[in-house]
Amino acid sequence: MGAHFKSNIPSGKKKAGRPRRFDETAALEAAVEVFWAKGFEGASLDDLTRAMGINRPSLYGAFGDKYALFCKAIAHYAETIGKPAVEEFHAEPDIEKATKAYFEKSLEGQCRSGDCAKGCLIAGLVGIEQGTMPELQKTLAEQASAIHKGFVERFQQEIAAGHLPPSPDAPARATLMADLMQAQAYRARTGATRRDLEAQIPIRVRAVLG
Amino acid sequence: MGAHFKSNIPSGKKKAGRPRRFDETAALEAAVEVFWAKGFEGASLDDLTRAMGINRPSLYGAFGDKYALFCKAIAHYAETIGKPAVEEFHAEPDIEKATKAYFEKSLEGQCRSGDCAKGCLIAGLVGIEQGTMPELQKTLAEQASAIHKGFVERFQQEIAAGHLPPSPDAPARATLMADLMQAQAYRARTGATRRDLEAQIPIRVRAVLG
DNA sequence: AAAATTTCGTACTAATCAGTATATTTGTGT
DNA sequence: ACACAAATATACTGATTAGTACGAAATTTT
Repeated sequence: MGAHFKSNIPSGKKKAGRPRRFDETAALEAAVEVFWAKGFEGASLDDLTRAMGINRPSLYGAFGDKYALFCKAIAHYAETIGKPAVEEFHAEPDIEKATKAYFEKSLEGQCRSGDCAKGCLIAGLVGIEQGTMPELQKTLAEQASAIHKGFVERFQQEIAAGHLPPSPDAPARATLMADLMQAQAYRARTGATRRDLEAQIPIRVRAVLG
Repeated sequence: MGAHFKSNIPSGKKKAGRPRRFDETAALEAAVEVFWAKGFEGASLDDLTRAMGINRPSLYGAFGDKYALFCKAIAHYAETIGKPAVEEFHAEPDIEKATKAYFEKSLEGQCRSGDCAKGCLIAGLVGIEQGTMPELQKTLAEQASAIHKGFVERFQQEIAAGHLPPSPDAPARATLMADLMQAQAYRARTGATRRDLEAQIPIRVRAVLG
């Protein structure tokens, strides 16, 4: 998993040839930054190749066309930025700490160097390009659904164990948590500082657990 | 206010000439739909002129360039779709009914014909084009701030009157309400049906008032 | 009715877009 | 050392982009 690229370890160790002179992961992360800042349509191939430090044919050879690169960038973002927050939530036994950790870890991913908040790549982009790339949208919807399901199960356990009141019920809490994370990303994107958003975390935690 | 167009009632009733053969408001609303569906960069002038039923020079004569049209479309959207929800909130004396009405009226604006939810134009777009149009972003931030301030004042009154517990405090409630409206718009954009979102309104109301 | 003035319709322009053809470089396998 | 294969760099392609020039059409004012 993770090595579903085009010309990366195709099937057994095959032929020789000139070795690649750039790191695929580093290039992909550079592409993430560009898409994050400019969106799909707003990111030109000149922008991308410049940021990735490679030229056009190398990009096409390694990643396919612009849309394929975008999909891989989204997947890489979800794996490296989005997933850790969800994992942290599930790893923490205490539900209050887990919820707090979820927002904190998400915020970490929503901020870059220092105070500069940038929001969530997926939350910021998907709404826009919707309709023009239905498969990607479907994939992301499935991922969101799986994450939501995990949240529901966790809250069900906590309610059953008596750690949380039965109302709001588990699906309602899961929805609230996802919604407030999305809202945090939105605020990060639209100018809120990291300090602002950290201060709001207790409010969000209380809304989910109260 | 509202008549800050370019060639619309410039200054007194001036000269003669061939009359305009399209309705400016109708054309602007058609432009809103296109931007709503495709975003700023994704909406080409061909898309726009086709939907608006006018040709290029008429568009430029009436609205200015693409960016000016976009700004006017955003302003028109805020006035006709966004504002009514806020007004309904402030008009309803009972805070529970007011909060519920805010989400309901917002949802109404986030849905179009029948079940087809489309989200919020502003929430969906601004994050993306950010940086490329700083003035528009600033204007919208100011508007959001003014709305937030109105929410805070209302919640302060309700807390002072003993209709709500003092914690969470008024700013926290205002932030929660705005965030959950934004989240509702996001869900509307990413596939949730109107029925789904209506069912979630009590959860949101409780999160704000609880 | 004629002049003045504004809009409208067609067609154009220069720039930019994603994607590719071609040729050169750089390595591996024998 | 030689042949082969993959990646590189440059430069190109056709399509699409936002914006405009120009002449014809449609009104009001004189």
